[in-house]
Amino acid sequence: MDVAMKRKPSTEATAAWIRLMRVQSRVLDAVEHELKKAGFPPLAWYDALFELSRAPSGELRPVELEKQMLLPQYSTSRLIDRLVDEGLAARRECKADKRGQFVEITDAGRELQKKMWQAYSAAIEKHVGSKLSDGDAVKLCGLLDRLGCSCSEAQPLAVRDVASAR
Amino acid sequence: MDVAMKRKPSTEATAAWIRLMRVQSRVLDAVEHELKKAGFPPLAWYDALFELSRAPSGELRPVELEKQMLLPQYSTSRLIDRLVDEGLAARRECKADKRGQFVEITDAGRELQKKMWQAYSAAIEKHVGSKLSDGDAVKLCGLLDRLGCSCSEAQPLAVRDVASAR
DNA sequence: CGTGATTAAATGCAGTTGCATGAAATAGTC
DNA sequence: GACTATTTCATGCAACTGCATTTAATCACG
Repeated sequence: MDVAMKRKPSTEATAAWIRLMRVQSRVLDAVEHELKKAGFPPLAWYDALFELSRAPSGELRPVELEKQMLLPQYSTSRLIDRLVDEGLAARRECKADKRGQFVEITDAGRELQKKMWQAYSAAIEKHVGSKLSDGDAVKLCGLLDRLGCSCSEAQPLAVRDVASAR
Repeated sequence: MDVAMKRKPSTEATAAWIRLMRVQSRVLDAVEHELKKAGFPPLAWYDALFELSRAPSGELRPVELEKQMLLPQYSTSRLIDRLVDEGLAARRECKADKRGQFVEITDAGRELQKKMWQAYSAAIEKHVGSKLSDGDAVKLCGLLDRLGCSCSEAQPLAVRDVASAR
């Protein structure tokens, strides 16, 4: 390991880092707050329900969910617990691999997902859409994507996801 | 409230939202992980120490720290607890307003802040700087700033902060 | 096949967060 | 000046997170 690897970032890069952290935090807080105000569960629940709902036959292995959502394993496991407790998903045995299981979204789960999207999409429009032209949104996507894959990659899908199911 | 307020976001805006959430999460995870690997406390500690260190005479009211850091009040209160426990900061009485107090950074605190910046800046360079030209970093800042002030504003300082004290 | 490494998922525990509330000082108002 | 509202900070409690470990099943391969 070369000592020179530890180069200092430029002022511009540092400024971008700070913006990324602060703006994300504010926008996320704002959106989460609106969802909560409307009586909905946290965004993570939506994300999970969304991933399940668009999966073939509405079910996914926990491992897959985990990868889609960038969550640690234990975190996914407990999120599923909660969804199951609330009747939004069900655990199903996996015959092919008995260590594993399938998580299947229920009708109630699908319904909640759709309802949440009403409030969620309105919040996105309010806190992102209304502040940026479509062209600028595309530029922003492009710049962010370049930062994306410092670690693992995952979902190269997200773009068209948006276009379709939501 | 017009019902039409609940307009749907464009595909582009939604894509930007998703990127913002995912990329920030990954980059933050990566940077936090490097700091932890190097045996340092969480980033929030750095931020607090940094804010304190650049404040006049190295002290700040908890309320001010709270605003700078976009943290809830109780969270700041407990963060200060921990800094004090570790001898990185000290609580001092505020004679002008006896409800309040001052939090003052200690020498150990200043030292840790500087040491952390070594690792922190290297991580920023690795996960942000090296992926973006300075020009692109500036563009990214500009786009993010437009999303910034959906709620409260706060630190219009951050830009020059970066240039100076760090 | 048998043995060791790997993968899927759950869980105990300690530490942290969020929420609501409390306690203490100050500000505003009549 | 007494009364209420507000501001500043702390804290009890329940929920949540991270970490390390456990359990169970599959895989790799000699």
